[in-house]
Amino acid sequence: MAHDTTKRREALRESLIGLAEAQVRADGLASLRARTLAKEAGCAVGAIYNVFDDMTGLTLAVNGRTFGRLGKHVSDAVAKVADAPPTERLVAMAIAYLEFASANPNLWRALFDVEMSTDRDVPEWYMQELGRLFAIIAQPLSELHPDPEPGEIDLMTRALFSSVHGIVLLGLENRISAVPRERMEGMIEFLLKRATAT
Amino acid sequence: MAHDTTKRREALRESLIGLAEAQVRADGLASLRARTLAKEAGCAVGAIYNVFDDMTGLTLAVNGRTFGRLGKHVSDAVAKVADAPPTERLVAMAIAYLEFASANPNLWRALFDVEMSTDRDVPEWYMQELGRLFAIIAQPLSELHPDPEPGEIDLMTRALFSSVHGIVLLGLENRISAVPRERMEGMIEFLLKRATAT
DNA sequence: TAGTTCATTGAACACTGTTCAGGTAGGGAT
DNA sequence: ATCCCTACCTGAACAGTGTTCAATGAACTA
Repeated sequence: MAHDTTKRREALRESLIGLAEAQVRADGLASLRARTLAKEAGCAVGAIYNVFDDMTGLTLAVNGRTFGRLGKHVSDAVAKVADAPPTERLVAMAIAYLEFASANPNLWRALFDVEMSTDRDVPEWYMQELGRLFAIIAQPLSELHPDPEPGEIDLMTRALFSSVHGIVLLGLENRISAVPRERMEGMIEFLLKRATAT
Repeated sequence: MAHDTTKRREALRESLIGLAEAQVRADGLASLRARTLAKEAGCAVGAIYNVFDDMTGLTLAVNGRTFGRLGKHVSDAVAKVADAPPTERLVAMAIAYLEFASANPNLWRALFDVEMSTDRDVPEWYMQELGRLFAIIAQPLSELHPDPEPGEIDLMTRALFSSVHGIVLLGLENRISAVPRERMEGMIEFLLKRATAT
């Protein structure tokens, strides 16, 4: 029956995503193997391709989950200080971003390491999720600048997100120069307070 | 003769680096193939391994050249405005960094995409070159803060470099959201002026 | 029960980076 | 001139990878 097949496939799909996620979390995106995954899931290698276009498709599915959790983590953090001044809310968000990346380094890196260079389009949920994240950041900025020039808020949003991302990225890259956690928080606070000072 | 062999190897080494660099520049690090490279160099695949430990070693050699050119580009840029105020010099450096990354996206990305996770140590020249870059950045910052607390200059240096790096990284990542060049310069100027305002 | 449809399988394919037994070339001794 | 010996270079072979598709088998229909 068609419906039964659909359900079984959906179950396999979820199973594969979960197993792949565990693998990426433990040993990084580069350690993901089609054969190993199939063995763990108790299916044939070919079955993966009945459910995903290719391994990149599977990786995108894992990233979808990660992105969701990241968004929730940041949202929750800012919700806890909803009544604080805008700058403090920005700092809370950035620290939450650092926390998530630090707690899930391999999953977080996979968000950016997946290769989408070839024909494949960026998934729609990717842009949506990113838009949601940017909207959260833009809110405090709008409060700080009630009468912005056109595009100013968007520019600041991107600039601040990119900056915090850069600090987290190079900070966690221990091969270049391991930076202690509290110093990273210090950098982020310093930067955001300066950048948003009136 | 031993000397002759050494010279031939050195020539092959240089040739391989040059060819690999051209390949990375044109199509990115991921497009580098041992067999293709050997064919282009007119040698056997095994010959590559007489000269480099492995393909990562070759990539590191390419990155060494790139890093050198990047450093020179940034140094030259700041030298041209040596008499300008510290903040302007910082902006000039950051814009130069953006220029280089924008003009050599694939070579620039290769600097960070090479996988060094496994045993291999970070080459000594890597840390040296990075230290040199940081020193150039630290100079204007020291002028802005004549009496810094211990480690303050270092913290700011890392924070500002990481921030600019993040802006350039995500800005050039057109798959996420292509940002026009002049807006990226705007972001960098905005950020550095705010961060270094007295 | 026989026939038809269609999802699943896993061996085979094309492609990696890397190795190492063997052929080759060149200098020195007899 | 001949032989040897050393050291270098070669490229077929190896151990992997992601991906495909003819063949299997199960399930549903008449």
